[in-house]
Amino acid sequence: MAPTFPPIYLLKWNLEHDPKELHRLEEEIDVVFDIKEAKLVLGKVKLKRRAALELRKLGLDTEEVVTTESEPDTDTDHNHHEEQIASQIVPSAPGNPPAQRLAISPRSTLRPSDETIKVLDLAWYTGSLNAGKLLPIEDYLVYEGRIKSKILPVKPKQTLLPAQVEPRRQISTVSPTQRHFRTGPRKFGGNSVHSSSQPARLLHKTTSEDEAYAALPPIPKYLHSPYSCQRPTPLHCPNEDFLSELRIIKQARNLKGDEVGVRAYSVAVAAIASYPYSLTSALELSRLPGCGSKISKLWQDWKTLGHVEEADEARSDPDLQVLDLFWKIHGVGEASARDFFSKGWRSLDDIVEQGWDRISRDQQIGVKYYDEFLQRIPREEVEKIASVILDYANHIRDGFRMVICGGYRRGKPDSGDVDVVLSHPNENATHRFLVELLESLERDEYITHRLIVSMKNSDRGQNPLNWKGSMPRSRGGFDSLDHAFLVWQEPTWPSKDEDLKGNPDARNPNVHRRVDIIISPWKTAGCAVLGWSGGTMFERDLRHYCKQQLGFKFDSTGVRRQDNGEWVDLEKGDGDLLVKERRVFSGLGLEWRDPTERCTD
DNA sequence: AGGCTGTACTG
DNA sequence: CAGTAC
DNA sequence: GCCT
Repeated sequence: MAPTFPPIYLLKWNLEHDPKELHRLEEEIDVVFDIKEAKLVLGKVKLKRRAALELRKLGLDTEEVVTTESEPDTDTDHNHHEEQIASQIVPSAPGNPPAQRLAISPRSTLRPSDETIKVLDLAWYTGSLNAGKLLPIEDYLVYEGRIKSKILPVKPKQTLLPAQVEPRRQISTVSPTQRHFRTGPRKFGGNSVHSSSQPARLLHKTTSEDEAYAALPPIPKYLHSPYSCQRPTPLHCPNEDFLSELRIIKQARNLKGDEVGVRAYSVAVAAIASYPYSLTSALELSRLPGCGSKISKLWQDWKTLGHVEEADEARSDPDLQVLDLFWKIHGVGEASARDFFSKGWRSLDDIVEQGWDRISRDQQIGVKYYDEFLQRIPREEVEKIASVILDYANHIRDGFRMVICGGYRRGKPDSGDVDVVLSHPNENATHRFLVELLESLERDEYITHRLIVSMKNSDRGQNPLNWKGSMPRSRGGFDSLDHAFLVWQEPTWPSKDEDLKGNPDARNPNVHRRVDIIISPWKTAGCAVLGWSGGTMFERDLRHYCKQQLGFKFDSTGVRRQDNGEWVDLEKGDGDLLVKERRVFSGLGLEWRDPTERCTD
C-alpha cells in the first residue's frame, strides 16, 4: 500500500528540460503549488547551495541549519565541478541516479521545528514508494534551512514553458518533440514572403509552416535562456555578415538617441552571436530570444535582396557619418554629437577652431588623441602595459595579483583599451594603494592624463557590509581610490636619447592608450574580475539575472541582497583570482563560462 | 502597458 | 540635472 | 523592438 505523503513542493530545477516528466511527477506526488503549504520540498538537487538558491527564487531566504558537524559546506572546491554542470538551463544528464548519499549522521533528529524547511532528494520519494512506507528523511536530506525572511516573491520568471500549458497547441499535427521552445513560430513581418499575398490562413499552410518549424535544427539548450550570461558567445559565429548589418542599424539608433532600439538590437545580436549554425530561414531565426518579427524581416531582406535597407541608409547618410565621427570622441555621446552638429560643425577641425574652449576637458583630450584612441592595441602591448603596472604595484607592496580583463581576456586579437584588475590577499594592502601606484607611474611618465579617478567602491568595497544607510563618504578625500581611468604612453622609444640631444622637446612617438586600473579588495576580487571581463550584454544580463532570478544585486564590487543591501559572500576560501571568479559563477547558480565565451557586444 | 544594468563622476 | 563612461 |  502506498504510503501517505505529507504536502510536498516539487522544485522544478533540473526537471525543466523534461516537462513531461515534471508534469507526471506533479500529478503522481500530488504536489502543492504554494511552497508555504508544503511540509517538505523535493527536488533533483544534490547541493546545499543549489537548494538554497532555488528556495530564494521562491521568495524564501534561508540560512542553513547545521545538523552535523561533519558535512563540508558545498562550496569547497571539489564540488565545483558538479555545480558547474548543474546549471539552470543545462540540466545534468537525465536519469540522475538517486542518492549517492552524502554522509549525514542521523543525529539530526533535533528540532523539527516549523521554522525550518527541508529539501530532500527526489530519491526519497521513489524510495519510499518502493518500500511502501516513508523512509527516514535523514538519509536524503540535502539542505535544511531556517527562514530568515520572506523576500519579495521573486517572480518565478520561467524561461521554459510550464508543463501545465504544454498540451495547448496540439491543434497542430506535428509531433510535439520539436517544440520545447515556444508556443509556436512567431509571425514575422506583416509582409514577409510567407503571408503577404496569401488569401487566408489555410490549414495546409499552417501545417507546412509547422513542418518547416519541426524540420529545423533544434535550438541549443543554452539558447532557451534569455540571459546571455547563461550562453556561450564566442568571438566568431557563422552569421557574422548579418550581424554586421544589425550592428550598423544599432549604431544608427544609438546616434539618433533611440536607447530602446539600441537595447533591442543588442539583445538580438547577442542571441544570434551565440547561435552555432548558419541561419537558413527567418523562421529559424525567429526562435531565438530577442529576435521577433522585425529582426526576422531584416534577415529575410538580407537573404533575398542581398542587403538591408535601413543599414544602407545609415551607411550613406552623411549627417550620420558626422555624428558618428563626433560620437567616437572620448567624452562625446549622442547629445554632444548632436549639439556639435547643430552648431554647424562637421569635422574635428571645426571643433578645434570654433569650439575648443566650449568643450569639456575629457572631450579636449578625446579630440587631441582622436586617431590614437581609435587605434587597436595588439595583445603583446596589452601584456606589456599590464606587466608594467603589476611590477610597479609589487614594488610598492609585494604580493599583488592581477588579471588582464576586457576584450583581451575574451581573446580578441586587439583591444580598444587595457583593463586590469589588481588585488592582494591581504585586505589592508589595497587601502590607499591606488594613489601611490598612480604617483609612481606618473613619476616615471607612463601616465599622461587621469581621465577619471573614482573612490566609489572602496568606501563600501573595502568594507562591503552595511553599505546601505549611510557610509561615511571618504573623509579626507583621496585615500581610498579604487578605479583609475588613464591615458598611458610608453615613455621610452629606441632613438629617444639621440632625439633629445637634437631637440629637447622631441616628441614621444608612442601611441597614447586608454588604461583602466581597478583595485579590488580581495574578498570581492572574483566579482571584479567577472565584472570587468564580459561584453556589455553579458554584464547587463548578469545583473538582470541576479536581480530577477535571485533577488541579488551584482556589480564588480560584490553581490548584495536587493532588499537590505547585505553583502553576500560567494568567494570565501582559498584560491587565486580565477578560482574566486569561478566561485561567483557557481554561487550565482551559473554554469562556468570561459571569458572567450562572453563575447557579447 | 511598462520596462529595459546600474552608478559615479563632471560641469 | 543631464550627459558620459565603465 | 521584444518580453512579460
